[in-house]
Amino acid sequence: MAFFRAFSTIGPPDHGKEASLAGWVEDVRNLGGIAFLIVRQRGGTFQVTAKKKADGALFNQASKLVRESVVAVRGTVQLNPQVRNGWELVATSLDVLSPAAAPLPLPIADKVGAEVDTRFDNRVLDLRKPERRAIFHVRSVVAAAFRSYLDRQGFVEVHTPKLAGAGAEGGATLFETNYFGRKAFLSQSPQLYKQMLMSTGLDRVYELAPAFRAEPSDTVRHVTEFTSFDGEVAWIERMEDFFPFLEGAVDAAIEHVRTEAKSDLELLQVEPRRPKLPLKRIPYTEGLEILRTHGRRIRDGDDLDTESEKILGQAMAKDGHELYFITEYPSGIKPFYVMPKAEEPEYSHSFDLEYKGDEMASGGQREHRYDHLVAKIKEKGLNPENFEFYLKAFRYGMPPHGGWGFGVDRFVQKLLDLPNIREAILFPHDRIRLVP
RNA sequence: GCCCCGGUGGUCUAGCGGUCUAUGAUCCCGGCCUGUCGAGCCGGGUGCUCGGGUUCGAAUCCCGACCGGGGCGCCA
Repeated sequence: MAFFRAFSTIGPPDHGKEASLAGWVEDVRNLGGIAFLIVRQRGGTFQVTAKKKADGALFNQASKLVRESVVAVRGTVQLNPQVRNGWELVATSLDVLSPAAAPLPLPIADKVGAEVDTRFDNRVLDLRKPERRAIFHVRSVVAAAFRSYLDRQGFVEVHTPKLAGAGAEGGATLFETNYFGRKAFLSQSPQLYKQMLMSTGLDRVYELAPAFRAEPSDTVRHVTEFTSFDGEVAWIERMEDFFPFLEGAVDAAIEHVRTEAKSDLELLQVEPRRPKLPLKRIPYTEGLEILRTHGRRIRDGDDLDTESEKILGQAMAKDGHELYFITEYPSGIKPFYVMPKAEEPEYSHSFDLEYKGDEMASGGQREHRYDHLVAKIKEKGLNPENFEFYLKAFRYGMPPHGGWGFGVDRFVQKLLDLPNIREAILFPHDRIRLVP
């Protein structure tokens, strides 16, 4: 015997036979002469029945169980059309493998709810609810789909350092840590490393990894620690060359979720729609026009504020576009590594990928010309000396390249219409929450 | 960081100056019940975030701290 059996493997050959099953006691119903245990496993629940007449001691033991205790039950599998699964386990012995303390800090099978904060304080109990775990089945399918899609396109999955001596954009949004007496930072993005790889011959890479931002943001779509799906592609002639990889990966994720996570989607009562490829692309200046017709005036050169982003999202949704690119942002609001447009350098070869009015990804073609890059670093008020390790990659032959950074947690949030990004993260960390 | 709102048994709530030795549900404990599956019925249990203040009297009003929720900024 290697594992306790999953209740879902119980079938006709087991009927009338002995079986040993384990799980969490979700509910105890003592009817006086007969008691029922509802025992939960990963895939659902099954019923254990104990009769006083048959075994008084066992009946008492079963009736006194504390909910959520882990038990192993040996008994006879008995067909019974009255029971939900069509069978029940008529107990002959019962072992408490791990008792639960009472009362529970969080209701699980109760009729009352719990506040988000209480839930995250007791996240493991919260995750015992199937609809919570369903989110993470979906998330797993999403990650697997990203990988398999890009693997087929000749991408290499890479793992870049998460502990760094300098930040990606040199900003103040880095978490500082002590590195044997020296200053070090938690990576806020694999940006510089993945670009450096473009000069090596690893010309199509992606990474699924944590990123850390010390921004004191307090919204339903920000956390301090999130999972970033980054891609970088070399030998492009224009930014749009790598769009198919990103939109293809996103489409693949939605398609895989629709086919491989059907029961989870049912539990969560959502039906994500597949987009039509290629995705709609709206240049920034056109976006401003659309916003103007909706009575919102954004000064050319300014970033879109949250309200505008939402309005634009609604306008696009009306035309059937849940997912779309906003392209050619002003150079001024983009980081130093962005490639300006040759004919009008005040705009750039950059984009944001929007999903249901929220930003999922941003990226673009990168500046691969050494002199231009150094000039841009200075222009942004940064010191090129701090980027020497990065600039080195551009000094000895760097192919034209571009890529994206994509928020996995945010994507799962929007995909499943979750009210808060924290719902898409097992143990979310934000400005105030660091435990668990 | 700024703006709004809020903190009542383990959990979720009602109450918003005296009628509160605080409501209801859930939960927990005890009892009854042999087919429950939101089990039912009876009895019991646990609470006003903290510190100041106003008042004859504060869960209730005011101030502060701490904690939380929503929005904005920023971004994935």
